[in-house]
Amino acid sequence: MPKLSSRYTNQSLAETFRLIADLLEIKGEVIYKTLAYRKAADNLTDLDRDINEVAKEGALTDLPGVGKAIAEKIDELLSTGKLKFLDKLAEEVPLSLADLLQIQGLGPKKVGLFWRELGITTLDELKAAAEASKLRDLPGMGAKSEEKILAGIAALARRSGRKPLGAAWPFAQDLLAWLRSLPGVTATEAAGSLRRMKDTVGDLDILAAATDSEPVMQAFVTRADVIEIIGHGPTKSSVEFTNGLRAQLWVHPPERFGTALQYATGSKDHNVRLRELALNSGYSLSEHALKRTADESEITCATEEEVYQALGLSWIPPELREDRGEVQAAKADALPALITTRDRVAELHCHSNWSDGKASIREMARGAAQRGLKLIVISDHSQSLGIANGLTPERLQQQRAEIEAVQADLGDSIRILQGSEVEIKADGTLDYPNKILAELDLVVASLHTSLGQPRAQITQRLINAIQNPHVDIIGHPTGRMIPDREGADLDMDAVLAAAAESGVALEINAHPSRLDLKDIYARRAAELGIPLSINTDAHAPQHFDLIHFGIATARRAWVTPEQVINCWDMDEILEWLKNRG
DNA sequence: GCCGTTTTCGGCCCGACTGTTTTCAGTCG
Repeated sequence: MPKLSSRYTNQSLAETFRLIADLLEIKGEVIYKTLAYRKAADNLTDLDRDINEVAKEGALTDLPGVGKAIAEKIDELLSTGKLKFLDKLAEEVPLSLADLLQIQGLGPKKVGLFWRELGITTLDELKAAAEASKLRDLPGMGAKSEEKILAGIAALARRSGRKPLGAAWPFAQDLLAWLRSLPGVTATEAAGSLRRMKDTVGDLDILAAATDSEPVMQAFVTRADVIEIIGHGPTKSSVEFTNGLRAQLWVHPPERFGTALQYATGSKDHNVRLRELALNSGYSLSEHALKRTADESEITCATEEEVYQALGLSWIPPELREDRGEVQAAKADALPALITTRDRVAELHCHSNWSDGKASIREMARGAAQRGLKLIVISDHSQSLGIANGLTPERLQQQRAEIEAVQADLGDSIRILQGSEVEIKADGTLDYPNKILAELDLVVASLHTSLGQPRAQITQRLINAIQNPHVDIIGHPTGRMIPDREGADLDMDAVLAAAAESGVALEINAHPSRLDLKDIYARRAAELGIPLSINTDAHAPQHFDLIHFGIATARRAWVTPEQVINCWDMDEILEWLKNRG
């Protein structure tokens, strides 16, 4: 439910438009009108600028999917906090009906039917009606549909929306390995938002290639950890697992795996763009094949490369497939040479057991060296973060001695620097005096507390840190936690402008519960020439392996290795630090 | 409701699966 309060954000506007779309759909409005509202909502979600700023410039209709009607509604919401159109709509269609659409298998037609025929407007009323067998007599309904609705209500209580990528990824890898071991399976691949490495994923989309799909599907739906079979057919099945994750499996013949994978990877918008291009080139593109429109003859593609090549494009990395200019770039042969995990040679933000880490400096340094890193910065918490055993200036001195001892011991295998993750305190000052900051090899400044401060205040607080010449990196800039907490209400335009001017680096924190900066902001930062730093924030050596998620976020931001400090030669990194003072 | 290098009007993806039908509507991705 959207808030009707004084200040609207991109997210709350998007929610409002999604609600409008749901209500219009239940009302029975032409489908393309509801699609237009959803499209506008999606674009607002992905917008890398504050909608309030765009509105001030009078540039709302420049946004994709925003025309005259929606621009007027945005303006009205931003200036009055209300929307007459929505108030009127809510009089016709109860707002609570939108909640019912969350139930798997229940769409606007059925919700509208229950409402008109039985006056059902809430989840509780629907549950009661299903339990009293009152739904089965309605047209198109039966006992089985009633059961499905009750199961859907129970499932809704079990699970809460999208899962963090970090939770879905390991399970998906297990699932893929298991599928690969089945007889007759010649290839498997993750698809959907999982393959595009979005920070959260809905259901897992999994693809397998096999000539005979039936045994693969049978094995899939009868896996020991499946608690519910949602669908089961020869090309597509979907299940829910005991861990609360849901997965959808497509099985296609090997010679059609390329089109199938391309289709299932999405995004929807990317695919629309691609099909458009296909039509202009005399093809229609489906998950089964490319078809020449002239004579309906098929071109099957075993690989994605063949699909893109047939359309005159170079292969587009999945992380870019969001319809953010990648198709045009591929057409012009101007796709960026994206960063990969192999490019990373330094970790500039991690913790030891001197603060809240689980491992000693020696264990951290060894773990880093084993993973091929050349440089590691131990950046434990500063004194005011008591809960994390932050270091006093005295303990900082003692830690310096230990770092030097470990360095002497480990020799050339890895370079160890002393840094600190310094609190940006609620009053906007840093947690150590400048004299101490100057003695550290590297300073990461981060927000951890008072994240709910008003926009102007917290923005200025962060800018103070950005402008301190001793600060080298701003750690996890917005402080968001996936999926529970949105980041601080920062004026990102101001933050990025300040960073561009000061030369400070902004972090892409690789921990899957952070991924902060997120892709759209990281992309803008990179475009502004702001150096990026991708760090795992490791609290134990095995956390260094989480770099994968940070790199993926950078790839979604079109980032190349030159734009990321952690990929530079050691001499370049040391030189950069020296010049920052 | 949005959009436009064939269009300012007429499109906007469509195939798979389920449960209810006895040939199809609704939902999903």
